[in-house]
Amino acid sequence: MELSERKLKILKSIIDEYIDRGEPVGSKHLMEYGNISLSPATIRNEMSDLENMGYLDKPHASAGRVPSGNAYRLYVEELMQEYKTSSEQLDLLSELTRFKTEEKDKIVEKARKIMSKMTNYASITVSENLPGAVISRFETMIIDSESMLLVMIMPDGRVNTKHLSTGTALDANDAQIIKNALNAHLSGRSLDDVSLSDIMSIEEEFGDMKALVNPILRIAYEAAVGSERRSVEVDGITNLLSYPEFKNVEKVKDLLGLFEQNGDTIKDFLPVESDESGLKVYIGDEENSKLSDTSIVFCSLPVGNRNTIFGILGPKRMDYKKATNALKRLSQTLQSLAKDEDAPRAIAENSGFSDEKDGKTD
Amino acid sequence: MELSERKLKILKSIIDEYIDRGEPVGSKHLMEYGNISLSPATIRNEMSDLENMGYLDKPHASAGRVPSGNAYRLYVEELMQEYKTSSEQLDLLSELTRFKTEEKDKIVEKARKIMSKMTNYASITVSENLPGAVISRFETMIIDSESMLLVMIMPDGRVNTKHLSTGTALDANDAQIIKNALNAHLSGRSLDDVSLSDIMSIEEEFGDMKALVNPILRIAYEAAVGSERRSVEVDGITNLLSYPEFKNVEKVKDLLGLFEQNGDTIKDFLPVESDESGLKVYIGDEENSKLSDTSIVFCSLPVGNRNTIFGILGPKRMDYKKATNALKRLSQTLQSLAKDEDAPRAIAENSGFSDEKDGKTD
DNA sequence: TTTTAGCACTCTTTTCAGTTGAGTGCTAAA
DNA sequence: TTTAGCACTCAACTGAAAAGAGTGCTAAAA
Repeated sequence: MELSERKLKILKSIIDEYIDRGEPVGSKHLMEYGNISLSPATIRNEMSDLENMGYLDKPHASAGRVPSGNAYRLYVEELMQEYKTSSEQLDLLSELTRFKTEEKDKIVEKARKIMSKMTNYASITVSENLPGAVISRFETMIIDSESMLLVMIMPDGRVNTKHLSTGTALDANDAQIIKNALNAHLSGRSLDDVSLSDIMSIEEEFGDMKALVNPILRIAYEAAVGSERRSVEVDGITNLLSYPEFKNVEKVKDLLGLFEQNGDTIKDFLPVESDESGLKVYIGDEENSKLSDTSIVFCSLPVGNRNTIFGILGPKRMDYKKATNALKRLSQTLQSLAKDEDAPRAIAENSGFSDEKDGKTD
Repeated sequence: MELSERKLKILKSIIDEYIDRGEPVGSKHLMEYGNISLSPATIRNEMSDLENMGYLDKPHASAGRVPSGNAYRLYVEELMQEYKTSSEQLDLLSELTRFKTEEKDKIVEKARKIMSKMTNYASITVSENLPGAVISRFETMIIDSESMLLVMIMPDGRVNTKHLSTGTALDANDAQIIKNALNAHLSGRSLDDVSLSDIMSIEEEFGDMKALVNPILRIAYEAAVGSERRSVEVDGITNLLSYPEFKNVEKVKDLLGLFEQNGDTIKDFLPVESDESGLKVYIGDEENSKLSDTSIVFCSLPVGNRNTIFGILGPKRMDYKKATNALKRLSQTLQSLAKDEDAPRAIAENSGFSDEKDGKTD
């Protein structure tokens, strides 16, 4: 059977209505509120066809229809309209721009919070070291007689600092020696192929300073590649609690449970090649009970020396146009921040994106 | 009426049972499982007395009894037994010790996560600048041609770093000038009395460098006292979702809502003088509907140049002995970390605390 | 005087049978 | 091809009845 113009219109109306109200959509309701000028009976016939074609489901015989996974997929890819970015949302994005000059490390965190605020859904970020990231050099700075600051610098100017206490006296000379040793062995190396044993082999160069140098090297290793190889963070769970889909606490628990581990589970649902930057949409899938009623709009971007997946997480009937728009805007903002490092105050909303939608809708 | 030995025993049994099962405790149940060798009728008489004395409540006529706020208070202060720290809990604490040499800034975060894991409740930390905290000095480090690292050092050795991009060329000389200006005006000053206009007045010293120096000064201000004047963080909300008290999503929302603002609301419930270090217990209070079914065990400790409230947050019928024990251990561990800065590997469980319970129970 | 058995009473929770109402599918007429 | 009409389905609601857990009181037992 063909998906006629009329069928598409009806399907889109059903999805819009369902996203809006969260309750199965009936033929009569669609006629009244869905802007379809056909009798309920005709609509019913079309709905029945759409059900047979796999685009609609029926919770039970006397309920209305609910969009299927396929329907959402079609909706996201072809049916949905543009979303007009609101001025509140633009304000949020410009907060991110303002962040530029501050600590780069916090950009991901800030972006995550902005995603939640822009959409009223939850947000997730998954950061991992970029496969090819290279260490540019190390610097040290004496803080006091027993501690120093170790700074690892990446070619893109991103820095990683660790403040470490040695427990033994430390002078500028020691710091210099350590810095030189680290630079001699590690600068130019890729983060991926620095191993702990690698680092420990540096220790051998130090005769009577071994005891001093050992903990420092361990921490240098941490700074370079260590515990934060992958970090998964979630924000805005509160937002989800407002949706009836999550009124059952078990669902929320299941969902949160997915993020508590090292992120392997959630990465399975966010399939991205490290070099592609487009938006993707994961649509809740019955086969994975824990995410069966959850959708995730996500994309992947390099931020500093790490690759980060940004995701917006909502019920399956989430407002996809709002979510995809928000993420697209965010990603543009982040990219322009990364690119125009020398144009300090480029604000997202008027910097001529190649996004043809803006002209029409803003 | 007197609180006889027998009444106390019955009251304690009721509280223990209620904490354990979460359901009103009846006279017959208490006889069978509460280790009371009296007939239900006798127990009923005592319960009736305890109700009149304000220690027990009745949800309705044909339900069992539930402890009142007064009862929990008495329980926490006099009735409850010692809790034996488990080996898993000790392991968690030792993770904190291992953190010592790493970034001090992350100790609070780590401690918060440990509180959740030790108790299976939620945890909260509220950090604020210590009233008297003083800036020791500033340092700068050139990262690349357009960015530098600004480091603020406190007398206790704690550091605060900001990586800032200027958007204009920057050399070691500029960095030196900025550093000197900041040190001349701000070192020795208390964080409290540094104001933005204060900082901006420094700008006047710079003639043609004004434009360069302005954003840097703003960020220096941020680094010193800015946005992080108070930070409120919560962890382990998932844990709470397992308790029937929080099966109603509205309750969870209410609770989370308390932390989303700047923390003023939650600070009202955590009354601590900045210089006292003992444990306190907030016991859910009917008058504050949002916290009516929530208790918080908390204490306040200086960590670096900030004062931090550590709290364990659970249902009103939380396992107070477990929670108070966990927090006590944690606070001891943190204090010993702060004190024995020069004894690198002091592990909590065998370093001779002045806590008489350890001998008996571990 | 204290403890306990017995029993009527209270109030929530569960169960079950109607009843309602939204929505469907099918048929036949427009 | 569209639509009106109608029988049918099924979740959701309603209200009454039954069950169950626990109490308070009284009077007997210890």
